[in-house]
Amino acid sequence: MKSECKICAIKSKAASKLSDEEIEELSFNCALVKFHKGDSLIKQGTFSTNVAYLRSGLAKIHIEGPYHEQIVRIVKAPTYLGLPTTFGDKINQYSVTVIEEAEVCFIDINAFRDLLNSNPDFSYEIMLELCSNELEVFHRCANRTQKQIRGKIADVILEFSNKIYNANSFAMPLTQEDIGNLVDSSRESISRVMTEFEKDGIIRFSGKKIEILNKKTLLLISANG
Amino acid sequence: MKSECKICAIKSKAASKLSDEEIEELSFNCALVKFHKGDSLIKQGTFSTNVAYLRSGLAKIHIEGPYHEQIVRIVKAPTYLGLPTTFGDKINQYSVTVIEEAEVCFIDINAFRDLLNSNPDFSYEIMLELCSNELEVFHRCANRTQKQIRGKIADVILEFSNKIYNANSFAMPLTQEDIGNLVDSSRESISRVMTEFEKDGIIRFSGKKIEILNKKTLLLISANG
DNA sequence: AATAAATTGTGATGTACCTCACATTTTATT
DNA sequence: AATAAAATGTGAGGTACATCACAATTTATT
Repeated sequence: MKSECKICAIKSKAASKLSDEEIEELSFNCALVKFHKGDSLIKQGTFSTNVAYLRSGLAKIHIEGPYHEQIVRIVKAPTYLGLPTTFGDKINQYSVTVIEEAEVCFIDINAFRDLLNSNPDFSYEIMLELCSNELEVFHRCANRTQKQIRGKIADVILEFSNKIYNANSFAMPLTQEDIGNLVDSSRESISRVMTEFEKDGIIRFSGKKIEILNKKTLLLISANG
Repeated sequence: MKSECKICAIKSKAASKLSDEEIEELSFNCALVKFHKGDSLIKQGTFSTNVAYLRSGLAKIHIEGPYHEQIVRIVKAPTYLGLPTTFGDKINQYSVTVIEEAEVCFIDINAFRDLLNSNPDFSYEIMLELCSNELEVFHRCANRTQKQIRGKIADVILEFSNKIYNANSFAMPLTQEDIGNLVDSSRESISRVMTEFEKDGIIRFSGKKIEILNKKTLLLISANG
């Protein structure tokens, strides 16, 4: 068995439900690949017979909107990507692009389906993941459409700080244009609000680096607009 | 066995994977209830130990947004509702309200989980449903945020015409305020655009009744903004 | 280190849509 | 049928944000 697979089995909640034999079987049907920032893991519209397991790194899920790219979710390892393709018509319904050095295992769909079939605990965990994805999109959608820019940007900063890096200071892997596509605003507006936040002493930033100086106010802004 | 359950087993793709014994077992753990327009099936924030199977009728899934209700999806029977609750913390993460006379079976969570555990075909179908839900939300989200009002309203009319009623003429079960909450616009704007569409000879409407006169133009509007 | 490419900052201008306000119509309730 | 409550139509006015345009900076490439 490939040694990497054993590690995954510890890190991924779903994979931890697999027996040694199942992991072994899986290890014959998956290939570990390294990706750089900007690389495309999954490309909307293309044919696929793999599930992608994001082993490490960060990626953005995005779809082609009627006018421009729309980033629907930021995903952090460990997570499975491309499940709708597995269960659907084998055409990728969204794109996934790496935003921070990533390791990915491409798992053959049939091997993956076999696991779902034979191991209810595994498939239960996958369902859990699907459900929580759905809820996340619900909430992101409501926030994105109802709040105004300041609130939306505060959300993004807090998301990266709390959910992704667990730090008050981090290097934002998204460009301002990306952030715009994530919260549905123009690049210029993002820039303006960021400088506004800096002037108000809420954050400090230079280049990619963002440091949160006043999380309390950020939370207030997130809540009120 | 309750005779209703046999009917469900035919209509629902997932339930059709169940054996007679499983259906029988299920029938002891579910209760058929009728709901009227406006009734709440699932209420966000409340505790639940049931999955709701929408047997007939129409409902809206909505969540409390930071400022106002947000309708995230319109669901048509047959479908399962409240799955994230089953797999999560048992607190409903969204509300579901009937918009057209509905019959609902409330299935005990444990009975439901037993089925998922014992019947991989069933759980596969459920996963399929979850995946397609996720994709639907992705796309709705992109449309909602990128298109302008005329396009968004055209989308809603087409959705009801094509996906829900399969007819060019139907009684819209949503109020204009609902439509606003679905596409993120004000009630007034919906009203204005609707009369605009009527003036342009695209639709005819009075009260709840909507008749599509020029679907081609509607599609164009949907595509271009 | 030099050059090109990508990303960001910031002003000026425009507009799509929201909000408020009230009249009118439709639907529910007694 | 009468009355109340919801839902809709429509004008006037304001605004948050987009868009355009170009300069300044940062990051990538040779």
